[in-house]
Amino acid sequence: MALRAVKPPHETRIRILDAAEELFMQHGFEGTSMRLLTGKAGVNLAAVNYHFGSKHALIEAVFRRRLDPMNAARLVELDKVEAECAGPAPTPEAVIRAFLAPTLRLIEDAKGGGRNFVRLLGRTYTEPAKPIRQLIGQMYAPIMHRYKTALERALPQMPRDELVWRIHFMFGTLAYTLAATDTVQLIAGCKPEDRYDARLLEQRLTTFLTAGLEAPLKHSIKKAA
Amino acid sequence: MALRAVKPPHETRIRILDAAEELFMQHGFEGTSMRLLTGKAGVNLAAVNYHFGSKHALIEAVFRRRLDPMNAARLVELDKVEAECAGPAPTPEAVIRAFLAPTLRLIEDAKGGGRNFVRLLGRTYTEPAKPIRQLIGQMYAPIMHRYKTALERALPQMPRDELVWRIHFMFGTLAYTLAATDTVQLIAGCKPEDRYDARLLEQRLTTFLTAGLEAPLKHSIKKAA
DNA sequence: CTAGCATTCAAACGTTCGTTTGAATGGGAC
DNA sequence: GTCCCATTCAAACGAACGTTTGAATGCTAG
Repeated sequence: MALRAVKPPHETRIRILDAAEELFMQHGFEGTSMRLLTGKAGVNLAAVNYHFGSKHALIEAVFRRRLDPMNAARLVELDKVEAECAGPAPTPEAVIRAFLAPTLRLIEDAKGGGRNFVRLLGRTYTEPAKPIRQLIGQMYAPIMHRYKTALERALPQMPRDELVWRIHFMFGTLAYTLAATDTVQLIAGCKPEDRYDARLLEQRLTTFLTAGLEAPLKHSIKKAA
Repeated sequence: MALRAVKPPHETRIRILDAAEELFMQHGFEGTSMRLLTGKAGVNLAAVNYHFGSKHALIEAVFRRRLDPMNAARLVELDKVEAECAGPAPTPEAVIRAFLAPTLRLIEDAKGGGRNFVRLLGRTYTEPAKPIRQLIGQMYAPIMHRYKTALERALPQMPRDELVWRIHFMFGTLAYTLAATDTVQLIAGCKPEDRYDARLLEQRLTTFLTAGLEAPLKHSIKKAA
């Protein structure tokens, strides 16, 4: 505190956002009280309502700070992949890597709150509260459409409804992998350092998801009710 | 109400459990107040504390009622598969089907609360509150070990740490598929009746997960840090 | 009919929640 | 110095929370 040269532009806002990111991840939205949050941030209790307006607006701000840049990066990655590809469309694996990369880059941001945010995000996909799910949904809507059409072109022989489900499965695998902390250690003793080696995780996820997305259809599907 | 012949053994308990199953699924644990819960169940506010002791004990009871039979059924299914298989070990697909079957059977239980419970369960895998995750974790521990060894025998060439991760991915896909309600409709207009056709869902999940679990390793994994 | 017991009930308990208030603070413009 | 405005602060607000209490209820056994 001795050598503070310039005053940061919105230090209080940032301290609140950082504390919220960590506490929402640890205890959920309803489980995190404003008193606990402002205490951890080292700011006054009224600061959240002064700077953000309400608790719900703070939640929204927490997501906007990270999610908007992340999804913008996803579009950039997809542009890059589509520009570089040799054939008429990029491979499924290339599209998957483009989708995963921005998220995994956040994981590597250890001292920044990126890792906290990613775990929070994974949890929020299945958040019970409807307004929060709607918020996430509308933030994802634009990239959802682009990646869906990219995968349709990458897998032209795949029926549309089957592809929709496989994208859904892909989302689930990613969300759960980011959110869950205990289950891997439950299945087998797994070193925490290993958990978030982003390179290794990217390779494992890509292999698993590509194989699942490209899996050939069984005939028995057609005889559905 | 006119023709009630015999009095059910613990009607109030059951009404509470059913209401809790639905409301916990809709609003989460902290988002469901005792007043809302007892109101929906049509019982007195004090009934929960009288019959279960506390809100947390009610949560535990909600899971025990369904999860213990479900995981017992998973062991039976695995026994059956291992007894019937021709070779030294069942195929990965057979093991996966044994794992999925009890869950998907619950989904088909429409008028019973099975469908509500399954969605609740999917959400709870990523529940922020630690005691609840521990509860789920200890309920899963016994079947986890059996299925892990079954898959190790089904995929003897797969490195152990890689397999642990793929089981983790498998869990994630299932949990998210059960929990998420909006995302599929976000990706593409998807009829709700189609969502829970358990047969179709089982086929799609099995195809996706089997391909992911059996995916060949890439060499580049070995050069990890 | 009566005594006993499990259950139900309305009311209240103390605590914690998100939010609001109005005064205090402190740095820049004139 | 003096005003101004953004920000911080301690204190309090009413509402909602999980839980407890003690009386009322209704069935069952003797």
